[in-house]
Amino acid sequence: MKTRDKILLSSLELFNERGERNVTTNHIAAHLAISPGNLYYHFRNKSDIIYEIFLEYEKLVDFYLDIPEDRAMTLDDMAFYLESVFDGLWSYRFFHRDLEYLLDSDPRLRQDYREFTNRCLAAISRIFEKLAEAGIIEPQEEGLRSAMSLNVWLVITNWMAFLKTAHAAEASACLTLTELKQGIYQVLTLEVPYLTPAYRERVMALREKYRPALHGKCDQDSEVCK
Amino acid sequence: MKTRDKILLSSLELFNERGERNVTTNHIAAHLAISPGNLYYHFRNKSDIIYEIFLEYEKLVDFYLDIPEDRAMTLDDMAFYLESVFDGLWSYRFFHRDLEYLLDSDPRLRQDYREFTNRCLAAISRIFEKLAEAGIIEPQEEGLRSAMSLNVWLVITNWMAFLKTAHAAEASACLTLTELKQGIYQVLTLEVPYLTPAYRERVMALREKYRPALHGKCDQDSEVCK
DNA sequence: GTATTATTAGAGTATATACTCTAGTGAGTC
DNA sequence: GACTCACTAGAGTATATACTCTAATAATAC
Repeated sequence: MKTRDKILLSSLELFNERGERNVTTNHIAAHLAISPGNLYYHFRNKSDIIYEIFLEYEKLVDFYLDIPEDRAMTLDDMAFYLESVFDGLWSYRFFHRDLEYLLDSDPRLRQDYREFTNRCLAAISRIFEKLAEAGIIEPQEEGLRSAMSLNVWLVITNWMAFLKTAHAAEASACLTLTELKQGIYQVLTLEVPYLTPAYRERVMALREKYRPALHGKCDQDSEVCK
Repeated sequence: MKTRDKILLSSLELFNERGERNVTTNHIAAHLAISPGNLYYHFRNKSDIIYEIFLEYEKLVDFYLDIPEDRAMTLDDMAFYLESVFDGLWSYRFFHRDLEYLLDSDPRLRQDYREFTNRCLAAISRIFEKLAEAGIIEPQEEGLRSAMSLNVWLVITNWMAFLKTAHAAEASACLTLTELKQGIYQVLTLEVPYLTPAYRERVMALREKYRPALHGKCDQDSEVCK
């Protein structure tokens, strides 16, 4: 594997684990057992590393949210979108944590992220539209649909932050993909009042699968705990 | 005014304006034209300053969310809660921006914030309950109500972050209280499907008052722009 | 082989950051 | 006037951070 790619990979790993703010270029170099000079041969600065990681993230989500227009949407499709988006969120979870700071320090990133957000919002809105066409939810007028989509976006992108702040553990690193996916429960909660009688029970059953457990926050299930 | 209070006030101002991450204790001292030594006479460290500011914030919100149990809830009450909460969010807007980092660096803050969150969630849930009692929204079972409350909390606490990242301007400082209060539109969107026929129109009218304008993001209306 | 280019090490630098230490000052008390 | 004590100035420190520079080595092209 090329040094350049190793830097990207290690950076992502360290950022996710400790937060971008707590990871310096020297840390990244040390973690890879290469010199800082070497790192700066491949990247002009820390922002460049972050920007490239964002491009990967963007590509991944854009790929997930590519909605086929040649057929109707199914419940399985919806479940797949939700699962995929939360998987992406998990893999690049450092990103939303320091988002504001990152956007302030890199105009390219600000611009790109803005467009990315708009694409995602459009995709969510389109999903709602197709869910209505498929008779899964009641159809809504455009204004309500876009406000709902924005709420879905807010819940999705900030569920992780909520979990971390709600955790009692001193280190917020202790989090599992399973817990993260309880965000799906929250997203489906938004849909509940709009479900058609025909699909109501099936969606409620799907939602139930993601219901947060009452106990056992941080157990052997974890992938990040240490 | 006492130096100690001036430090708290200036810190809050600078944090709100530039973000906690971009404000050092030296900046604060310089801004007040006092020596760093003086600042450290009054506060052991930066975390202590932040913690005290949080205590003020907490007190403010707890005061706002004190729900009178001796009478029914009105629409005006609900509007007041929303306005108040967003006012508080505005006055201490630096806080949610770097929340995760702040909680990671101060266990007291983590613990207190956790309890604060739970009180807020309980208050939101209680508001829903009383809205149902007053016939403004349809009553819901406890499980749905608490999931809804959590969504409301997510939308409220992260609306600001969304606005900042959606802004095209390079500095995310450019934001107005008016824009922030469009978050109320988003929160009321969550209630829309639960409204009773009796109140539907009145709530929709209230909601309309906060509808985001399509144009003119950053104009003379602004209090932070510079 | 030789020339060129890509890659790497590692010491070094300028700046910043949180915080400390010492030496006071000035207002009140006896 | 001596004493106390809350308060303040300002120089100073240890460490960190992002990043640079030079020189060397490995890979590739001709």
